Amino acid sequence: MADRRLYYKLNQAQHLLSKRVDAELAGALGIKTAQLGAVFFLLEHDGCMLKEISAGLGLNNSAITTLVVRMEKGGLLTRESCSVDGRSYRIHLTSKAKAIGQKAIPVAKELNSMLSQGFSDEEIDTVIRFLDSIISIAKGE
Amino acid sequence: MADRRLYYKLNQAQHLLSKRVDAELAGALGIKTAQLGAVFFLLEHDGCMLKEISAGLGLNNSAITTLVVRMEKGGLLTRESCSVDGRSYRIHLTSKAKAIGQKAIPVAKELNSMLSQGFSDEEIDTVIRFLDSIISIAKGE
DNA sequence: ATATAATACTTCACATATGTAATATATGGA
DNA sequence: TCCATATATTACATATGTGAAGTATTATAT
Repeated sequence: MADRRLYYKLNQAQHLLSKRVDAELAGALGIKTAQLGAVFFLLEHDGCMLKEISAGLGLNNSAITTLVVRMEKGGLLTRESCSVDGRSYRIHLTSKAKAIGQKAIPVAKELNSMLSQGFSDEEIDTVIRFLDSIISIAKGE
Repeated sequence: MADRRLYYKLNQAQHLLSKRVDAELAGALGIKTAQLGAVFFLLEHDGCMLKEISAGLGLNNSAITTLVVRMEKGGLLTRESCSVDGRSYRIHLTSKAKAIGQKAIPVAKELNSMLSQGFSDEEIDTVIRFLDSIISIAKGE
């Protein structure tokens, strides 16, 4: 059996692709993959806490803290202390961020169909199943 | 057609997997994916220049500069000024790094076969072809 | 021979992650 | 009420990457 080097190629593909996509997103939307991921998540979870973002994006808490700080500086979100739980904050997207999110939807769709070029629907299903399998393996069997 | 979100899942899979693999590699080998990638490259390109490592790993020169500095500090490589070209250095792995590289080969093999679990050879071929396609798209069509 | 361009690498400011430790707040008993 | 514990967030050191700008060094084209 040929050496498949799945791990290497997965890393390589992700790294090279997001380098390129980030450059385009920065031009088109002003933010890149990491912050756009948070915007997409927050579009569906307005008013959530930091730990919910961590769980949703698969990042650890300290990563989210710094991400939120950068996004707050960038005028993409606000946070207000939670009146119920003094430990928490409630995160809300600004209208600027919501506009970016709306603008990004077709961009993402186009990107995904570009990546599918040259593959049948069944093949893409296989790829998706593979990625899902990796995600669940990585999350701990 | 269902929303495939290839880009999102590729990022997610890579991120979560390498987070977990890095933790295991750090314990088993003392280095993580990034430096191990450089070790593997250097096992086959002893005495190469920094720019060759950049090209081989798909990173830019400044990333390689700092990576090489960290690896030199970690006793994994040495660099000597090139007698022919005063701008260049020749990079050599230390015996410590070579030993790590040898030890890593079966680890990588096992990792890759673990990732293939649940998929036929044909399906893995499709996945590999997909990743290769992304890599070449990202490298600029 | 010398001005100019290309190359190889470094440095800087920053974005993005990790893990650990510290701090703040809540909550459920004694 | 007060403490132990759990939970939430922050702070810090570090690893890893980017792009832009800078510094030598080498190559090239008058």
